[in-house]
Amino acid sequence: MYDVFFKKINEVIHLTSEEEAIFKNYLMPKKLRKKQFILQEGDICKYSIFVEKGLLRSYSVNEKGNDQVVQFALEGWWIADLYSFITGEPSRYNIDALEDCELLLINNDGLKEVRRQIPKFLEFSFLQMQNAYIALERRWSHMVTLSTEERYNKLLDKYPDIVQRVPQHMIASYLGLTPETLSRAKKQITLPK
Amino acid sequence: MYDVFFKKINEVIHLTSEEEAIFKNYLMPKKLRKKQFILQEGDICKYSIFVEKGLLRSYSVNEKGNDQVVQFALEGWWIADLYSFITGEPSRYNIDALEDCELLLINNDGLKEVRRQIPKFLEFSFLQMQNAYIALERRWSHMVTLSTEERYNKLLDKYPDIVQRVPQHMIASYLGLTPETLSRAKKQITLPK
DNA sequence: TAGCACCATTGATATTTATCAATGGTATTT
DNA sequence: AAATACCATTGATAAATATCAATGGTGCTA
Repeated sequence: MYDVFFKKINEVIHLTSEEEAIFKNYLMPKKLRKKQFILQEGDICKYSIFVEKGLLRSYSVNEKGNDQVVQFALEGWWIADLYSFITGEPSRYNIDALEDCELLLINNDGLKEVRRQIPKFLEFSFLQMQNAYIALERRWSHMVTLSTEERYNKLLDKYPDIVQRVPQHMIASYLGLTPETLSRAKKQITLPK
Repeated sequence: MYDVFFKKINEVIHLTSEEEAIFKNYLMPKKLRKKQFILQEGDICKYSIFVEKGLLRSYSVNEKGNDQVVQFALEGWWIADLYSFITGEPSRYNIDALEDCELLLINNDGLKEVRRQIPKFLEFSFLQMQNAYIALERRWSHMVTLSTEERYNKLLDKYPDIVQRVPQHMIASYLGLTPETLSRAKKQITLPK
C-alpha cells in the first residue's frame, strides 16, 4: 500500500523506519474506481494525491463544454490543484480516475507537520517542486516551439505508458489539439512523404 | 543596492542583520546596460539573477530565427534558466536587458550554502518555488483557455508595467502571437462591434 | 446475442493565425 | 539636423487548425 510512495521518496532522501511511521500517520489510503472523481470543479482541493497504482487526469471544462486535460498522473506521481490546495479557493479543475486506482491522500496541515517533524522532507519538497517547475517550463517550451507531430512524438517518446493507456482524444486535449487534428497528424508521421 | 532584495525576502521570512550579512557574502552585484546579455544560448547558466532595478527578458530563438519570449523580470523578480542552472547543461535561452539594470547574482553553491546556514531560507525557497509553479500553471491555463484578446487583457490587468515598458512585438511573442496578430487583436478590443 | 456507449477516422468547410510586403511614425545615433 | 534603426499598423494571401457531419469499429452491458 505504501511501497511506491516510500520508494519514490527514498530515491532522494533517506527516511528511517521511525520517520516512515510518522509519515504514515498523515497519509490516508483511498481506492478509486475508474470514472470516479476525487476532485470536482467548485470543490476545494483538500488533498495532495499520490498515485500508488492506476492512472488519473486533471482537466477543466471550457465555456464550450469541452474538456481540457491539464495533467495525467501515473504510479509514483502526485496530482492536485495546487492553487486551490494552498489558497483554499474553490478549484476550477476536475480530477478523475482513468483506471481503478490506489491512492494516498495527505492534506496541507499534514504536509506542513511532516516537513516540521522531518526537516529532510522540506528539502525533498523543495527539490520536488523545483523539478516540477522545470518540467512544466520544458513542456511550455515544447508547446510553443514544436509542431503538432513533434509534440506527439515527444510525448510518445517520454511517456509511452500514457499514450498507451489513455484514449486518444484525451491525449489530443493534453496537447492542445482537437481529436481530429491529432488523428490527421498521426497519419503524417506514419506515412511520411 | 540590496534594498529590494531583502525587502522581498523579509515579506516571507525574517532575517536578522547577521543573517543578511551572511547572505551578502554570496551575492554578486552587477550592472547591466540595455541590450547587454547576461546569458546566451550555449552558455551554462551559472547564476540565478535577482533584479534590483530594471527589466530583463529570457527568450529562445526558433529554427526560423524568430525570438520566443519566455519570461520578463521586473524589479523584485528572479530570472534564470533553472534547468541549466541545476543540471549544468548548456542553456537554450538568452537573457538580456531591456533597460539598464542593477542585478544581484548568486550561484548554485552559494544558494545551497545559504540554505544550509539559514534553514529559514530553505523554507523560503520552497514557498517561492511553489508560487512560481502555481503562477506558471495559471499562465498555462490562460494560454489554452483564453482567446488572444483575453490573454492580452489579462497581462495588461496583472502586469501593466510590463506592457508599458516592453515593445509590443515582445509582448506578442510572450503571448504566443505574431506582432501583426496582436496589433489586430488590440483593435478588436478598443473598437468593439 | 442485441443494443448501446465510446471512440478513431475521414471528408468538407469555416475560422483563426501566420506570412509576406509596404508604409509611416518615433526614437536614437552620428 | 540628418540618417538610421526600430517599431506598429495595415492589406493581401497562405497555411494550420477547428468545426460539423457521417461512418465503422470495439467492447461493455442488459
